Amino acid sequence: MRSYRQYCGLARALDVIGDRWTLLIVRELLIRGSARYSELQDGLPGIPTNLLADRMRHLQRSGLVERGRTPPAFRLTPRGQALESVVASIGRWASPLMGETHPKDAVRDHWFVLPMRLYLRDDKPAAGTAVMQIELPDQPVVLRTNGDGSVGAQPGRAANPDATLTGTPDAVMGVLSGRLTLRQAQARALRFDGDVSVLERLAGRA
Amino acid sequence: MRSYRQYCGLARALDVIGDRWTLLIVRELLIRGSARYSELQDGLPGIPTNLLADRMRHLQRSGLVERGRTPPAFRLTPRGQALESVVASIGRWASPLMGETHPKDAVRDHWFVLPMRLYLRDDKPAAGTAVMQIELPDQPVVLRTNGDGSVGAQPGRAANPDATLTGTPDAVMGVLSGRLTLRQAQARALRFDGDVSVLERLAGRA
DNA sequence: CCGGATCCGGGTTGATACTG
DNA sequence: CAGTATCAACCCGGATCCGG
Repeated sequence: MRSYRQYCGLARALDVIGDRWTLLIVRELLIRGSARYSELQDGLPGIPTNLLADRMRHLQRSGLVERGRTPPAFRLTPRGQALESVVASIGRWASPLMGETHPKDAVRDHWFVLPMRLYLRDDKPAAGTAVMQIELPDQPVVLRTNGDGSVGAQPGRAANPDATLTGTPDAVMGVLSGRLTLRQAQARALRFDGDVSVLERLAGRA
Repeated sequence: MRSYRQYCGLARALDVIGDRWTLLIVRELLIRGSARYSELQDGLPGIPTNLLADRMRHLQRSGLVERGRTPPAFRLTPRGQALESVVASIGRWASPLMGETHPKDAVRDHWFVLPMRLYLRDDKPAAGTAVMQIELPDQPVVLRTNGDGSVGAQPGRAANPDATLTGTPDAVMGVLSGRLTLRQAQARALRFDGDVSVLERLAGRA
């Protein structure tokens, strides 16, 4: 992208992250922590491979991304990680746009990790760490209380979760957000196993 | 812009605000409250007139902007106003990028209104409203304590300010941010008139 | 002067094919 | 697996033109 050449923070930021696809690549790395080229392609349906290569070069030159060897995976630098608050802010603004699901839109289960981080809260931060396993059709996700009232979410599987939630993204997000009761969601093929108090601790008001 | 066609908040937001120039237009309206077409052009050096017209149509169709008659000025809808937190978040991320001033970059005095809103804090919210007039070379700005610890900033002139700060953007921002002492800034042709306690109340730690 | 519309060259993007 | 190469379509930038 051409620079705006304006002495203005917003304009200078957009010189770095304003290119098409760039912030979506940051999203993928925020969710996954580390990702290989082919994983990025899978998480960015529609991106032309030449653009992905261009953007990764640009993000490295800009100091937002670094690449590891063995395995050859990309990950965010601290400067890139700092974009989490920007992505969260945009995500919050976007929530009214998520009401209707357009049938031609692509979906990836791991995309729901960011809304989980953004909207879930831990009601009992002093009660010790709680771990919930989420089993979406194509992607397991681990929720873990951070002890400060926030809830961590990342792709993967935990060893001994206190509870497990299995179902479609819609049913799982419905229960976690409080839009659906557990009973309503179970009517939509959602399954819950384990300690119900952990679910009550995390889900509800949102 | 083409839609990403992804069921993801970030992607849907970028479908609306991800086009080149769009967020900078929002910046102009956040600063000015209301602006005519030619004022937008002045605040967006380098924008082609056809793109500005395109973007304004798009912003209106998307419900972020509405236009008044008599005078024919644009202003943000509540939905557009809600982008202030997004712009603030990006601005905060961008602050490390503002260290060096590139000689070819355009500058407009009113652009400094957003960093003022973002970084200034009122040390004595209970002490009643304080008003400071800022006289930048090309643009007067009014600072006003909001009573909740935040400080409002907008282009314009106040009737009876408690204090007046006159100088270049660099000197004014230096004093307000605490990067320069009043004495150091006065050596850079900054002038201060009025109640010094008001300056101390707003400036300092940032 | 204000508020655009029109036109055109060049750069960016999107889609696909190909390669070490 | 991790890209490069190619090319058409589209978007952007710069200039000019136009109606009130």
